Amino acid sequence: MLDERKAAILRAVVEEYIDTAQPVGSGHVAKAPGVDVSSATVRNEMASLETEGYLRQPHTSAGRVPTEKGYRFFVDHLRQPARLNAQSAEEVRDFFARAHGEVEQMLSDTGRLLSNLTNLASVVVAPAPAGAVIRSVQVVGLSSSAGVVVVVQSDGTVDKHTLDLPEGVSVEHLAAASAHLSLHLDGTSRDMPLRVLRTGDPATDAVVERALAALGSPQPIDPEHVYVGGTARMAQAFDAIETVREVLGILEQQFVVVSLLRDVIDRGLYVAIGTETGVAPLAECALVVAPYDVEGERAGTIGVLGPTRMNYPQALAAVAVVSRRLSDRLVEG
Amino acid sequence: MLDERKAAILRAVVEEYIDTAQPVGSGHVAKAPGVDVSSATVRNEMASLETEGYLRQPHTSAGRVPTEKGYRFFVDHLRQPARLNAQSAEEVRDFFARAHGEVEQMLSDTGRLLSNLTNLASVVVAPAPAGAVIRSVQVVGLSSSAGVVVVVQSDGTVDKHTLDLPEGVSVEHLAAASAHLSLHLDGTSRDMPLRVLRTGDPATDAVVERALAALGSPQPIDPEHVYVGGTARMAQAFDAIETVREVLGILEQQFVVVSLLRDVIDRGLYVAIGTETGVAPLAECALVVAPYDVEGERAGTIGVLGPTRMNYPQALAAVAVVSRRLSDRLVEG
DNA sequence: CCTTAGCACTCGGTACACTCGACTGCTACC
DNA sequence: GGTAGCAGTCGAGTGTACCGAGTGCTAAGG
Repeated sequence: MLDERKAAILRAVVEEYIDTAQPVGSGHVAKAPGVDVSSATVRNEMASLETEGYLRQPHTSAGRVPTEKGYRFFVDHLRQPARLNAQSAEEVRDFFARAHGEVEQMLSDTGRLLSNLTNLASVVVAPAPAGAVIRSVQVVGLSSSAGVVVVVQSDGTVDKHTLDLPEGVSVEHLAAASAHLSLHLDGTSRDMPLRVLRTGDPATDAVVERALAALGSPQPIDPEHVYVGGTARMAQAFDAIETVREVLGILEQQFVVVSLLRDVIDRGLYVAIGTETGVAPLAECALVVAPYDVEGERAGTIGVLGPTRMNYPQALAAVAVVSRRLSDRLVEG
Repeated sequence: MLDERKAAILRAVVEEYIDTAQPVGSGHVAKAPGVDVSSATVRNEMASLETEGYLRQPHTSAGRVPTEKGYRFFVDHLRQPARLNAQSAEEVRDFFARAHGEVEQMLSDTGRLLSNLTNLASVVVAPAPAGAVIRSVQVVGLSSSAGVVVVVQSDGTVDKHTLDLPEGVSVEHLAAASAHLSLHLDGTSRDMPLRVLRTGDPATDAVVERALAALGSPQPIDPEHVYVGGTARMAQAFDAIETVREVLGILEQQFVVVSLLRDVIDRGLYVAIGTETGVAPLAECALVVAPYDVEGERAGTIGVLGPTRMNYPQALAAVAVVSRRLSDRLVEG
């Protein structure tokens, strides 16, 4: 554990480095509020912080830069629990006052909001359908041979799958199949294999069978939706183009993003710094995430992604506030 | 119009510049196949090409670089209509052999395919719902006070909107409302304001009314889906981080992307170079786009976006082939 | 004993001079 | 008209000197 003075010095280094992106020297730290000792003393302490692994020197005769461990200490020992500034708070209030429409649209807009607030890339994972239960199944014909089966689930999501229709089905057969499927699948979960008794009418049964096949088959990848935004803003924060490229590559792999955010869902507000993310190309990045609730249940995750020298207090405040407001908003439905 | 020799020289310059990203000098051009004159003659011709606006010199004593006009001439006078190389052709064949599932999924995957083939960013605009016609409307209750109205359209797309249900509606009322809406809206277009006669039953009418309100209201932005991919690959092609940032910014504005690609829908395979795109931040970019058909109708657009010094023959071939195969694929449904 | 002032030292970044090489434009010759 | 050759231009790369920010250490002071 660090004593109060070392902590203050470390804090000053992190804050200045976040601000300037330049290695910070003892002189600047000595001038920082909360550090009331001379630069010489600061130098001694910084040397000590370096051997303890909180700071690092890019080269002799340069200032110090925080290490992962340094950032970690910084976020773990923030003084106040992080508040949004007035203007941002206003923006959030505005957003949720005007927010309307479908959940999907809202999540996507929420990502935009987060990016605006933090100038970082935003990531929003839509609620997993787990727990949702079928409310209605309907088979609709589009042409003589093609149709769609539409499933409405209790959480308001709608799932659709195309299917080939048997030769010469009538509208009545489709209606009968829809009614039959709705009746027998109501209340069951999509996670389970779906099975239904026969109706007795062969033409209707043919439709039912094909509808079930269409519903059953395609679950190869997690169909969870991920909304990524603000990549342009993020690109600004890095100066090495190579880094930008790598991060974009990661963000394009939905699978990686989902598993990254999903691990964290029951940790509450959480920060992953550099290698803590477990993804090598994100070594120079940090991730601030928080779950949001739907109807009181942990549902999805929102977060921001940026360089390790991001403005943590701001990012934490933004993510925390937005996830809370989003949860409130989604409870009313 | 350029004579044959100038055209050959211009072609050589463009090809080498695309390859090396370095200004190309008369010596290299003289060595190029198809140019059988000395470097001195090339120099004379290049000077002439410069005054005519096809080439430009970054500074005295440097090689030449193509201007927009130069690229334009190059793509307008490609020798053969551009063929994919064997490996890429294989990849495309593979993709469409394995392609399956919903249209949305397929469009998104198609973007990935285009990026793989060209190493550029891909843009796919989903079919506009124009022309699609309502096939089925269904109101489903989720809780005592909330529900969704689901619209299935003739092109297989499904639209959903949440609504508040009046107090104390029964399942029967919902079913009656669904049947009534389906019956009276079948065949009408979503572009029109939707109106329906009363059923006579007040409870059912209340549901019908709310469903119509839910369907009518939210069309603030074009709900056309845009799939953007391969941004990481694109980032590699530019060396100025500022450019990457600007292009990412554009790609994040769905509205801009859609209007960019939509203008072009009835032009067939098309290339927009630099300022031809009409979007200032894309001055250093070029766009290769082609429409694709669904059921023989121009529906959406696919394209790739990259630096003006992209590999045009490759990009044209990829976009052309993929749009054709995609059209074929979507005709069967 | 901890803090601090002072000093010698290190080293990255900038400025400058210089060279090298890849070009060009021009001229004279075939 | 095409070409060889030459003088000239200018960016990129290199070596040197210098400046300044910053360090570590030491010795003096509270």
